[in-house]
Amino acid sequence: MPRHSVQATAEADHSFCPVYEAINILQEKWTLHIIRSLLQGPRGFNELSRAVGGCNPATLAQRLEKLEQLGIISKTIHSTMPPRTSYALTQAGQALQEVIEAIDRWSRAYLPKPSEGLP
Amino acid sequence: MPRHSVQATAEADHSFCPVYEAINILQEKWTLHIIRSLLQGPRGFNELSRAVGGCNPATLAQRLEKLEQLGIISKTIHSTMPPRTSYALTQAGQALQEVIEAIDRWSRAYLPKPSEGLP
DNA sequence: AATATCGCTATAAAATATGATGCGCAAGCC
DNA sequence: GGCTTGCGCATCATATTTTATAGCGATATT
Repeated sequence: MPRHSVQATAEADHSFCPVYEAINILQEKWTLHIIRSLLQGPRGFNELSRAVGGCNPATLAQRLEKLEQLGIISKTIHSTMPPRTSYALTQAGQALQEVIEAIDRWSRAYLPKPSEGLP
Repeated sequence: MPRHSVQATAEADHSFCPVYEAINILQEKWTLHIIRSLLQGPRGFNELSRAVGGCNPATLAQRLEKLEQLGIISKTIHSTMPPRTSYALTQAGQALQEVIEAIDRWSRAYLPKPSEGLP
């Protein structure tokens, strides 16, 4: 039996497939950007917002909440009244670095550069 | 002809970052599912639709067109009038297997099981 | 001949993302 | 003291996506 081969039968066999689930999580808009930013260290809300570049607060808040529920990031409140928070990756979140790195390698190898790219 | 451009209207330094681009491509809904299905071999439109599970034809067609433009998949038309087509991964597409495998490993290691999962 | 399948497109509605604005409050500065 | 800035979001109206549903021409199956 191959140790890690991506396997799924052809016809809708999504009874429970971890990969399928994972893809559903990671494909949500901004999620991967958020994780990539947090791989460089914990950040506050607005800081994160600037780092991911262009995500509006509502969406960002929603993503962060969901990722927290999933145990991928953790939220730490440092002070209640001058609201100071920081978001960081949990162990599960850190593990996603492999995914980001795979994307990184792929992008450098196969992504058309803008200079010679599309019309 | 839908021309999709990523918004780089950020204060952040996303001048041109391949990873950022790649994430923007891969995070579109169904894209990773499509690629994962095609990793098992070429498929026709409806076949793919069933394999992906739940993507409607309009979205699927749009994704496929975009992925073709990006050089990730290739479309082969076998006969014009009883329309018979098949979609397959190009070399760039095949290379995404690494990404899928990374997601696969991560999901098995860190994804909460459904028995103890969501409300 | 009736029906099913194939690869898609058209249409409208539903879901989601977005931008703008604003809140309370601490800290910096003048 | 008064003024502004920045923080972490909530709210709301609007843009953008995604979805459901229906359907086409044409062969294949019953």
